[in-house]
Amino acid sequence: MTERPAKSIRRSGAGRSGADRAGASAKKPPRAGHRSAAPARRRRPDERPTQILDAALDVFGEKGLAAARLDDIAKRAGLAKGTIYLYFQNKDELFRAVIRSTLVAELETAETLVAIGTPEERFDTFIRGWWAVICSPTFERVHRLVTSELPKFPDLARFYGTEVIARNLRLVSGIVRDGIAAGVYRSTDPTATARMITGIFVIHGLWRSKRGFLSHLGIPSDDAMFEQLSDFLHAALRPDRARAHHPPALSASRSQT
Amino acid sequence: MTERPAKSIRRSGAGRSGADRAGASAKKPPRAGHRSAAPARRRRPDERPTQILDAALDVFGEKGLAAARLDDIAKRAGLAKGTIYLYFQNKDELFRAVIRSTLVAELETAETLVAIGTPEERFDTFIRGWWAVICSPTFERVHRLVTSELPKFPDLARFYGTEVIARNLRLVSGIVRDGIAAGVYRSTDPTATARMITGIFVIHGLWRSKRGFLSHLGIPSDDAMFEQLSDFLHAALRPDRARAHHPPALSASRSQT
DNA sequence: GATTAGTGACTGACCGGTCAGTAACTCATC
DNA sequence: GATGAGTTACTGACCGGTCAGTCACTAATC
Repeated sequence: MTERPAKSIRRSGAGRSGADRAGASAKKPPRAGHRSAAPARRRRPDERPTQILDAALDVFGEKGLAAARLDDIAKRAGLAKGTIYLYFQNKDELFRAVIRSTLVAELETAETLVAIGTPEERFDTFIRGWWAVICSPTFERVHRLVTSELPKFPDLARFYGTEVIARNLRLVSGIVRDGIAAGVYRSTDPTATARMITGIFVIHGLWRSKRGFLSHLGIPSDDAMFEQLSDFLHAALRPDRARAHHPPALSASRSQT
Repeated sequence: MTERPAKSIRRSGAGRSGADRAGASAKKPPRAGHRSAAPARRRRPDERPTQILDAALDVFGEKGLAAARLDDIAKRAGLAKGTIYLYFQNKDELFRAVIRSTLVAELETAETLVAIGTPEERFDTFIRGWWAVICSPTFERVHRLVTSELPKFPDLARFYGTEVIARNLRLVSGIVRDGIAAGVYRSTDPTATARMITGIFVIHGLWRSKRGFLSHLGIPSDDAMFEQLSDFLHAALRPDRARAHHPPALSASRSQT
């Protein structure tokens, strides 16, 4: 009936309830001895943020944004709910911080991949490194979170798209372009090809999950899957005719794992 | 403090609140004239289920399961909340019904693909048909819903995995196997190859979204993307050397769009 | 003693689910 | 063709459990 105010989380909102209750001070009697037997609390203000972020990633990952309770996150971090609010403005901001911090970690991993060498070596190093990222326990959780909360956090989605997906696209298309120029890869649109390569990695990362759609079918081992992936991509990239400018050294790098 | 009872939806629960309040009858006075000026309600019991399912898909698709309010779904369907409960047991069941009904529709579309012809013709018909499914407006929404609610609805996830993903895997691997036997495709593990092909389609379906990760980068047209996809897959499948058992007719079917 | 870190009971908005009540329709009877 | 009793479809106020966010207070540290 009455207009509902701006919303926050929950179904999608809970209104900043007591935000304006200001003079509530005298309402309740001071509760006596509210802490019974806590195990000698330590004060570690600089450890708190990561502590909270770790716990939050766990709980968000398990339940999703809406179903995750701040009480649970606090408990998992070994803190009280109020403490979270000393370090993060609200649940939304905490969620953003979780995603950002995780992605930064991933980006740093990815950063180690900027290899030098022939296009084929770089490609090989790249797919190997990225496969490792994708097999990491956080990847699936974060990706699912970002995907499912996408409508509610367009800024995060943009961030993820730009900093993770698009960054990879750029990197891969560069390698492919060089490979084409060197004649070791067939001539294609490097951007489109990068989309194929990136996409195929991401989807297999999602399908890896022990709890995913395909968990009741056989899940191939990560190594076997990588072998197949690598083979498929090399086949898709190899030049149209066997005799290219340079001898195709693909089979060597392909079988080396 | 007190034990929390079994939960339903919401964050993840709301308890069947009034389930046992039984004798509440006399509590409130019968509200007078509770309907002010409704536009002559019509009774169409057989239209209700689809009406509700349509509205529910919209709202779930926009907000996700937890954030979708039954009041919103009811309003969008032009009904009162209570009416939903005449046709569906609760929010969970409504969600299940939405996913099932959508997937059934998708499966029927996919059904039309069981083509006959050479492996290459079948492959071509298949990817073209499936691309159409993937470009349909519901695909992304349903996929996102299933993905994000996966931990809460393992049965649905299984259903989706078996009936949509695995079904496709089987279909594709069959085609690939035949193609290998006929010598038009290079020799690979058909199952793994089917995973690659299926996966690459799914991921591009997800990346198509106007509101997705990549929406701020250029989104290629569906036709252009399909062209690239098709080219990439044909390249990955073509035999290792140009002269195979049969002449590779791939380029013909590839350029026909 | 002053300052800063941390706590958790409490508040209030929220929304799934219920059900007494009302409107629309049906059909037997006049 | 009208009356009204019976049936079914639908409504929406209400209930009660839930949890984000607050703040008066306590504990550690300076």
